[in-house]
Amino acid sequence: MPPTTRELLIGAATDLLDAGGPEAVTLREVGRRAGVSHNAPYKHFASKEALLADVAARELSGLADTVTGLLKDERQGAEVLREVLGAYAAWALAHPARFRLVFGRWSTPFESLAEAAHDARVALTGTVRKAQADGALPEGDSDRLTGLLQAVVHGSVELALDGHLAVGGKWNTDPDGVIDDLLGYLQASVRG
Amino acid sequence: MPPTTRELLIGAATDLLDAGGPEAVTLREVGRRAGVSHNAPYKHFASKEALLADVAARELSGLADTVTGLLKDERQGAEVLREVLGAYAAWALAHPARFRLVFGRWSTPFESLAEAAHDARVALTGTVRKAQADGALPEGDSDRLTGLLQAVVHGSVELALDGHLAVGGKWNTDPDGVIDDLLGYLQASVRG
DNA sequence: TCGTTAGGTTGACACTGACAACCTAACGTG
DNA sequence: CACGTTAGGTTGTCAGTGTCAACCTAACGA
Repeated sequence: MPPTTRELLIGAATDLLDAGGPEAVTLREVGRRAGVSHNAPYKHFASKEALLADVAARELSGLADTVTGLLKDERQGAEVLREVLGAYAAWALAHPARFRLVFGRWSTPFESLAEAAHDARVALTGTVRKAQADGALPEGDSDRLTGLLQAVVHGSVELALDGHLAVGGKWNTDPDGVIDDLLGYLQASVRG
Repeated sequence: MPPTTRELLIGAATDLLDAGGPEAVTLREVGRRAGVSHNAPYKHFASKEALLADVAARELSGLADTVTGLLKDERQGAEVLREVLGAYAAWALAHPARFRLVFGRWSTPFESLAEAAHDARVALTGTVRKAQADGALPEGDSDRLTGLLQAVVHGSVELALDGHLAVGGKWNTDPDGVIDDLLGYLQASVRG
């Protein structure tokens, strides 16, 4: 089955986003790359933002799938958690523009994006619960704890993308280091 | 002394940013509000981005001043640290667009912005060192630890602005809660 | 006295997101 | 089978944008 025009449009938008950031994504260039006219995108998306929302949703559900897959592993909770958080950070660092798009400012709630965000959240909370059950994380409200962990990954990535957070740089650490440090402190507080 | 045109332009840009986000800031409207023509901004700034960089720099050095002021307090390190991190989060939550502008994507390094970022970083590290000296934080590389703390504040604010992080919401916590939790875990790992 | 210049103006340009009107091939149904 | 409906495409147009170019003018230092 050849790709639908809609898929071609989403793909072209993603390529442009990766290559030149959000301001490089113009509906006209997206149409050109998909081999259609400058107005064809409006037959598939209500606005430029709606197209970008679908790009973001596709990206986020890919991440959710990755996490869900890792969660089914037989390994220890601590190990899986470390890998999940690392995968989150690695994805964001590999695709900065996509990451910033997903967590950027939306003028309106988009259903597809909200759905993907929900899936990702469920998978992440599941990972945290498993780690708690294995004694790798402190007990207590797993939602709160997940919030803390996501905040740390999210923030460290953002700072790294700004150039603030890099080994040998200003803070002499990077997202992986920050994650390791946090997990270490959390484990120490379990034992203490 | 009446405000210079340059100051009027920066003020108008800040107002527009607060009111309608980054896409609401147009050089033409900025000029209009400052009482000058649509091209006058180019006599003061090389580009739209350069104007925004000055807005961001002004904002960030305000934050750095606040932190530096708090740092001179006579109070305990733990208390000062908590207040500094809280002030960071409160500023970001009160002015989401400014926060995202400051830590957004810049196509070029801007000197004024880099300077302000340096000041803020120095002040933040000083706060962490003071708290370490008072035994409120684990010992060790204070730069790394500062990175972790800034990441957590930064990330929790970003998630909160997305609507993901709110009391009663999905993670059932907010930036203040996340900060409190982290500081609690860190203190527990000191004692342990 | 008179170049220089800082700070302002108007006018233009290409490009953007969005809208309107139109075309056409495919399809379900009487 | 004829035929309204519609999904998916087209071209043309519009106001608004950032930016460049040319021009003006008042203040100032030599």
